[in-house]
Amino acid sequence: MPISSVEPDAAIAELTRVQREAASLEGPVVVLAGAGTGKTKTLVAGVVDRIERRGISPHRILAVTFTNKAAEEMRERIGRALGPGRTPQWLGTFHAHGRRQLRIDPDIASLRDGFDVCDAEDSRRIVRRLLQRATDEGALDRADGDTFRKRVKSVTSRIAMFKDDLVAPHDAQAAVERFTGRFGARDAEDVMAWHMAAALYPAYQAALREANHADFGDLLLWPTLAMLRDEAYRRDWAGRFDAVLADEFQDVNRLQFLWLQLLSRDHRQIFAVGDDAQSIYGWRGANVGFIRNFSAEFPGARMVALEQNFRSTGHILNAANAVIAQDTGRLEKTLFTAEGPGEKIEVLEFSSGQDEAQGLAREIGRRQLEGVRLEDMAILYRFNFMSRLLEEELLRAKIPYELVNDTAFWQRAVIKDALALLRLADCPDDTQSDEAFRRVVNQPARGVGAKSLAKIEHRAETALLSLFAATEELYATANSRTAERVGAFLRVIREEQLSGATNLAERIRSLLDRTGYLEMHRAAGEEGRAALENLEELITLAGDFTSIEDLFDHAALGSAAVGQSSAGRIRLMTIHGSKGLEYSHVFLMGWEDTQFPSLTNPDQDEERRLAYVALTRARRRAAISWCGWRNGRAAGPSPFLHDILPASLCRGWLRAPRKGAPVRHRVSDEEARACFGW
DNA sequence: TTGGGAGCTATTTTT
DNA sequence: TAGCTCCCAA
Repeated sequence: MPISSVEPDAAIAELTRVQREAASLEGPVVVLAGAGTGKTKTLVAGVVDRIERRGISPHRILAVTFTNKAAEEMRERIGRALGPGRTPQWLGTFHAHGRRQLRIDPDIASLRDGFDVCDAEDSRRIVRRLLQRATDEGALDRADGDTFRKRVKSVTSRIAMFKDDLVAPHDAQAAVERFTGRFGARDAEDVMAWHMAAALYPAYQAALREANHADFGDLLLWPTLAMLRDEAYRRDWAGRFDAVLADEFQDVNRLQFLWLQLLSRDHRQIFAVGDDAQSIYGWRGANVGFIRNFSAEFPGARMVALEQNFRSTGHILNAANAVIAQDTGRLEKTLFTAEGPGEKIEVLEFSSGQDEAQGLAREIGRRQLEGVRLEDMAILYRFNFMSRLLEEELLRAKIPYELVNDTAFWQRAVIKDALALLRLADCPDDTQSDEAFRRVVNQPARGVGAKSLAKIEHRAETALLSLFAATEELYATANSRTAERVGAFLRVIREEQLSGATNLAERIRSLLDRTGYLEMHRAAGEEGRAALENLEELITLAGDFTSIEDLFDHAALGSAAVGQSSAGRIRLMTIHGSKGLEYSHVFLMGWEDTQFPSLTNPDQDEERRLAYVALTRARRRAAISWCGWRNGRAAGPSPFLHDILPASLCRGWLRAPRKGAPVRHRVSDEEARACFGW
């Protein structure tokens, strides 16, 4: 038994009665935690309670989150409460846990040790190749570029949806009807797309297996299928944990839910925390039903609602409530705050996206002068591309910012190319490096185009060789300029493979240098500069990793561990990325009827929940901006603004005049109404 | 057959 | 902005 600390820890002492009670309940528990009601604190308290009071070993606790950020925060807060040595070892994202389970038992997914996790782009590349082949063989009608690209996207995402719904490759054909029914096939094209995805799924999976790659869906699909099929296996895994805790439960999909259920079936110690009003991942298979019907799945479950908001002032909370009130079918809960009403919400109207960016930069500068620190401010947007203009303006205004989107770094083409070189040099004779080979053989151009690659692939297939090895054979005797350049490339890779260098940073630098990859970007002048900077950063980051596997896992799944301190910077992020975070001052940009709600989302209630999430990030002040002109198209204010417009909530509607003018003027109520056509 | 340049266009959201 | 496709010269 651990020695309990004499003093109750601060993290526990500050709990409300309801929070404390929730944390200490036995058996299945679902905590319905409204925004800002201390969800993470309660979750942390739950972990602490299990370790301190119930004496469960930190090794035997499974704690799951959706994002690395959330996992990192939990780890930190538990560390603060219990001391760093006692944080649960199994604390991480669903994907990280799945990866870990697969690393232990790769054979359940027909994988070998050291498999690579491939990201969405890698998956698309595989699907593209399969579709190409199917088209060439006449199995599919030839499509123009646009249609083809759409096909690739739609097939890739549908295969992912199959996986998130626990459909194995060969069961997909039989499952199609369920999908066209459930998601309401829009038209014949949509039905076709499902059939196409189902038909390609087995080949896609075979390609992954051949390449020793696992995609995101695999990470949880195969462990779950294995546990379903083999009770002894399930018991083995379930027996490793005495308690299971899950964050953001409103966003679990069927696969994630089942995985959790299989692991907690024996002891029934599952503690789920979430808020159905903040379910924003429906497009990824999230199903609010799992939290709404928790007690149906876990009979005897206790439900606790946290309703006291500790984050926001009254006006902000009321505005959020006004937006969410029209979401049909959510679980009723009434948030209240002991805080005063605070400042009203500001609505800022701009003429164009450019003006909006400038105006926000100015406003941020103004608040800095008022003494607000940059790290206490954040700008949230619906789509990533909205950050672009903003970044330019912030740079110009010399306002330091941080894009909270660092997965994008690992998805850059240059970074993936560099990692491909590393993968190739690590195991050139293994088909695992084939995808990497395809990426970099002709980078820089060495005269290996589509036709040559087809020849190489044919050779590799018939001789059962890796693409690299097949190329060595084919080009060994050839005598041309192309053969010369390819030969030099092959030699560099071989030499690097055998060099035995262990320092990843040096290996990457050497590969980039010797293959001419760096030179290619240097020669590109100004355009190559960003690439070179990215590569330098990669080399620096790579120094922190001890194995290729770790580096690759990080590249695919991310982790908040490697990151710069962000003091003195304003944060820029998507609304999705802001979930679980809070800032004193929040700017919500791009609230136009053409952008937000996003018209392409079939679930408009989900857009509403996004608005709710966005508003509830703010502690003291929230400003909403929109502009009458974006991306060369006229726009009006978002209908969500209409919901919170009443003067009791908004401080007024400020219209920024044309560029550069010093004063803003207040829009009269009549003008504001006219915007909505009242 | 390949490489490079021109031109086009479409972008959710995360792991 | 980048990631395509298309087209023409080598």
